[in-house]
Amino acid sequence: MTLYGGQGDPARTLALLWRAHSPEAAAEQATGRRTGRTAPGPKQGLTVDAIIEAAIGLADTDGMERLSMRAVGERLGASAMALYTYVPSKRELVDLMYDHAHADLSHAYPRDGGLRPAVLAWADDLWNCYLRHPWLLQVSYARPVLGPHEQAVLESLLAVLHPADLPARRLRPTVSALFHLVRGAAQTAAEGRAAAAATGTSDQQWWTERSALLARLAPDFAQRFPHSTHLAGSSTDTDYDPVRQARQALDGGLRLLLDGLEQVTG
Amino acid sequence: MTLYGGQGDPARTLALLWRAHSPEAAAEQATGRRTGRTAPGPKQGLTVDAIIEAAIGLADTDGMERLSMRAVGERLGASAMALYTYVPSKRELVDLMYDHAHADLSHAYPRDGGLRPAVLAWADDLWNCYLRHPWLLQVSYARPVLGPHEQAVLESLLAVLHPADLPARRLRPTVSALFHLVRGAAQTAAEGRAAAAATGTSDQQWWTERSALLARLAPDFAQRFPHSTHLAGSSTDTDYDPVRQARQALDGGLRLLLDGLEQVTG
DNA sequence: CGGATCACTTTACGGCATACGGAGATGATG
DNA sequence: CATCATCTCCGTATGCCGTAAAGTGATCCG
Repeated sequence: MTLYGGQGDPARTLALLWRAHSPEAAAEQATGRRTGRTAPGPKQGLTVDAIIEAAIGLADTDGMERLSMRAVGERLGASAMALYTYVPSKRELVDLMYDHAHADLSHAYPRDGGLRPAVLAWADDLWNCYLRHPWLLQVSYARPVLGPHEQAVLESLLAVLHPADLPARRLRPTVSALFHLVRGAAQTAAEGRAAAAATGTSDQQWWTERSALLARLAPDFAQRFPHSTHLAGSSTDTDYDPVRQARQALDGGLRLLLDGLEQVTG
Repeated sequence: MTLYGGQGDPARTLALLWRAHSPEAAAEQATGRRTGRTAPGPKQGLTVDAIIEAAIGLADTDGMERLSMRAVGERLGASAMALYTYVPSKRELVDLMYDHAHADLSHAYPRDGGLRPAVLAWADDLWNCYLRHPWLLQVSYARPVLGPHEQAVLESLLAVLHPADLPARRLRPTVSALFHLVRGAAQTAAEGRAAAAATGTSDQQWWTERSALLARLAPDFAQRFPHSTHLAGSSTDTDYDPVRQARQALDGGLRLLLDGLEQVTG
């Protein structure tokens, strides 16, 4: 299921998200409204960044469903409650993780050679980020709390599309569609990969077992779903790798979209 | 977050999914391997369908995060544990809900008039289903356990695309892209709608507050993200409705894709 | 030094899915 | 009719979860 982010206190979340990027704000944030004095009490033993990175590491290896405040704390040699000094709640932590993971992107896309290779490079960059951090796809992207790295992904896509000089009413759907395609394909890929890893059976094995089962339970399948049956039958039997399949689907979808776009831009 | 389905016992799940559609299999399923005899013990007070419908009703009104076995049981005047006689676990229940909700689709799309109106009608049908059952978008669609109603959605899209006579290597990405577009747009719409309902503030209010906050925390935003700033500034200030916006993005994306498709089909 | 203030821990609460065992209903069998 | 196996459903318990509340001890200011 999708975990919804961006629902904590927006001021606090935004402050944390943009914290490192405007130094005086960060200092102000760290010390509250006291300025020039050091606070009593023990020094902080953790940092927000350490927490974010521990949480991301945990999600990368164990998956989002294993991400708990206790587990993150343990990874840092602290209790679950220790994190609450740094982060208002788990929701905000997920928002911070989400933004931070997008720092992986290179933002280096070919500038000459036209729209197509640049858009493909952007999509590939994002695709790789999603496959590295598949839990990103479990955090809804419709959330409007935007952090700097997330924003940078959009910005670099807009930079790539800029030469096409699309009006806003064209640009907006194009951007949305590109994000949806990459996310959807990456989700299919990540999930197929995870399923294979979880069950231990090979993809081919899994499919043949599944279809044998289905054939027994729904003997009229081929009559009820002739087109689906035909499509399934026409697969390149050599390639059951879900990641490669999803990637082919992505490339094909992008190609269609870019074909359509070129028709608009002339 | 996305809730992953399709991870229970596949045989059991598939049997439940296809149960109603092959009567003798359903009977066999109900009585185990005993045939022709009635079982001792009290009669069952519930049905799988009643449970599925109660669960869907709950998810529709209260959202996926409020869906619990206890709550579903309560809605049926039973305990949480009573459900486990009918359904192996919550995961399977979600799979069943997912499939059942897709029974909403009409599958009636214009047959004459070419590809475009038919594809748009299909997309509209699915979009409406998602907005009626927004929790569907929290269940990953990359799951490979397919039920009859889910399958019918794919089948009717394939029927719509059939006249174009695309080879499989073209058809597959097209189908994926169409699903991704509709799902992505619907998710944006549903989430925007939910956020507005949850916070109580109007969409416009929300946006102005958010951007004021952002302007304070990241005063260099416009310099760092010129394209994003420009795009945000060029919005039709009259229309903050997230559902309508997402729908416009969907229509634009579909248009691009169909333009690209027409180039292929000639 | 005394007290305020902080980071962090321990404990606790209510909620979750669900394993387990018991209670009672029902039909088949003697 | 009595017995018994079998079934549904419930009560309880276990071990998770997020996080509230209260306790502990370090640290700095006066």
